[in-house]
Amino acid sequence: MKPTESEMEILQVLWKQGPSSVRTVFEQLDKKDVGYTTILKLMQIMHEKGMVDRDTSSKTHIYVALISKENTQNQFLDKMIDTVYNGSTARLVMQALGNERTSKKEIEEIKAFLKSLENN
Amino acid sequence: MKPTESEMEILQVLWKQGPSSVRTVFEQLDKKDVGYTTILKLMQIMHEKGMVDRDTSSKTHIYVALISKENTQNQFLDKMIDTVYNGSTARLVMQALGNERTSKKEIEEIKAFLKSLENN
DNA sequence: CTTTATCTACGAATTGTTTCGTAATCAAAT
DNA sequence: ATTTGATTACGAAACAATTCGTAGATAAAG
Repeated sequence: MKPTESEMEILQVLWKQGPSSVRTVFEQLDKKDVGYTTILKLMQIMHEKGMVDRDTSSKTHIYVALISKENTQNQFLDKMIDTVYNGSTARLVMQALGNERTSKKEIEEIKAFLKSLENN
Repeated sequence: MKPTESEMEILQVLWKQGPSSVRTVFEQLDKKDVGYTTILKLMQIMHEKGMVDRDTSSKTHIYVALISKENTQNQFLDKMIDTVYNGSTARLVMQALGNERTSKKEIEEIKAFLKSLENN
């Protein structure tokens, strides 16, 4: 089950912060152009879908991500490689590296990673 | 303006084949679980949105992509890096490379690409 | 105890996407 | 000319995602 765009933004906060109230998720989201109850509703829907669990023992419910960051990211990645890059991982990677956004430091990280791949 | 999932599938065909009729796009799409008029309608909407142009001089209209493959892919990539990878290109790339899907040949391509980046 | 603030629940409106049925048009074949 | 087949146009239904208003519950502050 693939999270929607908005759900993904909420998951990012939950993954980074750990268990959180709706309020703190709302505050982390710079997406302040939407109301509090919108985020609340979204998180309730995510609960219905089984993406998050929640502790309702106190008035303020605490939500926690049930799906893993790695799995979810991979899911998006695979879909993207298929529908946007026609199945070619290499093309995606090279276009990502061609981006101006990628710093020297990141390039070095990637090279190191490739070396470590070789050694296995 | 970001193409939807279905629009992306159609664009893939137009990019690969060049100018095409609705019929040939429909046939290329293994997405045969939807009807012909569905694809027709989607392509008409894409025309309204300005994603494609069309030649209506003969009965069978010929559609051509107006947005470039590179730009569109980059758009998706940027969005993905932001919403799924919290802005880190390196993490996306490393996860992509960690995939089993990536062949030795592709890895070599990427190494070569990194070298060519260095020389500029 | 009463007021105030915060929270949840829930329904409903809105918006966007996908789907297809039907009618009209056109061209080719009979 | 008439039929047949392929095409476009168009409206509308079905579905999904997003948004928010309002009501009711609960806790904290006065």
